[in-house]
Amino acid sequence: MGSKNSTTAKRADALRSIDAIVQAAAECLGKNPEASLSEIARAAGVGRVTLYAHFDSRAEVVDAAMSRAIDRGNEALDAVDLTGDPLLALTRYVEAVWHLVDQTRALLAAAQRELSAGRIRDLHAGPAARVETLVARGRAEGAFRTDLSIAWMVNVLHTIMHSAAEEIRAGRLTPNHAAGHITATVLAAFTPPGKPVPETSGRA
Amino acid sequence: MGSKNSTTAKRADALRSIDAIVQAAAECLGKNPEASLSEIARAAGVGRVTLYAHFDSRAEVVDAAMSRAIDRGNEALDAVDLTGDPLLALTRYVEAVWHLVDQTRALLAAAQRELSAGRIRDLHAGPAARVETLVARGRAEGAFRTDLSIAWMVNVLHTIMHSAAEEIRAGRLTPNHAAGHITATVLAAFTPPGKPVPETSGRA
DNA sequence: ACTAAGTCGTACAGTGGTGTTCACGTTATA
DNA sequence: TATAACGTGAACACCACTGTACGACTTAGT
Repeated sequence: MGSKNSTTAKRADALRSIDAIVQAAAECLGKNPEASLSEIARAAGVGRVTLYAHFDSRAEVVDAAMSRAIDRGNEALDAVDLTGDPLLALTRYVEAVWHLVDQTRALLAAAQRELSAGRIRDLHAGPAARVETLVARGRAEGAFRTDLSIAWMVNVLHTIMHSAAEEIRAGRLTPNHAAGHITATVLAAFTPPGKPVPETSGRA
Repeated sequence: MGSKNSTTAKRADALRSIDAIVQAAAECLGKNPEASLSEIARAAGVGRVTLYAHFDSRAEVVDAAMSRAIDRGNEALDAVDLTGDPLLALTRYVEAVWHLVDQTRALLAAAQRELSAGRIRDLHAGPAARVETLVARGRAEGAFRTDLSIAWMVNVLHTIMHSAAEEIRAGRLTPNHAAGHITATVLAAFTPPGKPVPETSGRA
């Protein structure tokens, strides 16, 4: 699989080209999931043939761009403290991640068209695991409801963030209010039945 | 705009062809948003040229299919009682609509590619209005929170239904549990801060 | 039964993307 | 400085879809 792998080491300018292509792919596909390889090559300041010299197919380019985006996301997530009060931890998570979801939104759309569902799932395994453990801990501590599956709750969280990004793009939500709306909604959705929903306006 | 309109009335077999095409378009685009006009014509049991005799462009076909789906949805919604306790009304709404959202999911994707955003918004105006008035009433009666905009809450409801449909397609949710999960999640998300989340297991 | 409307298959032109080949210029690396 | 790797534009074959044109056949409406 992977790009063109030979036994000899790649030259420095080749690595530079590859990097430019992947970066350009992330940008172009981020704006338009149907962006052609010609567009991407042009945006990377590289000939179209050069692109084909490093990637066998369009799918490989998309895969590389998506992997890169996920890696970036993982780095950003490493800086977030997910310990302590689950409600506050979730708030911090949303604050750090929601606009990151926004940026990779269109890129994900491209990936879903070009890559297999299994591959996409694998790519998301890292970020997904973090949220799952956070949700599981919140449930164990009684802060989150247990009458819904963890998978569903994780899905709800990501779906709400995703939709907030679209609402902003449609002009029905301002970026300033996004994080607040998301946390207010998700924390309420996660509250165990019978318990009062938290007041999110007065959070840390 | 519309399809080919002439001063003379259409013949019966022409109307039959048009209907078959629109129906086939809804089915094909429902499975695959990128379905070609050839596929649609074949599925309709009609020659490709005949399709072009009735529709000037691909966009017109998509528009017709989408309009049809929306009309069907509106009919189904007419049968739903949205009066009385807002919580129960919302539950009834979800029960009636969620799998309808499922069916039109891929069709919507096709429409978003081919039609203008304004056109799509117009098509959804009918269904959207129902939910908005329901949410507004729930807020006025103190059943739903008022610290988030109505537009956001309507968006949350539809987003959750949409995502439930995808979870089913991915095999992570069974159709039996879908409505329950959706209502449990949305009713909690709509609960005013400070008030307890309703127990949805013991509903009507 | 006559006519206009409709349908059909085939064929054609145009478009836009994909992936490959070639010959030639450039650059990294040892 | 030699040389292999790399970058390049131009060209080519291929494919799928769109939209149009034509001639022949079938059907609906009066």
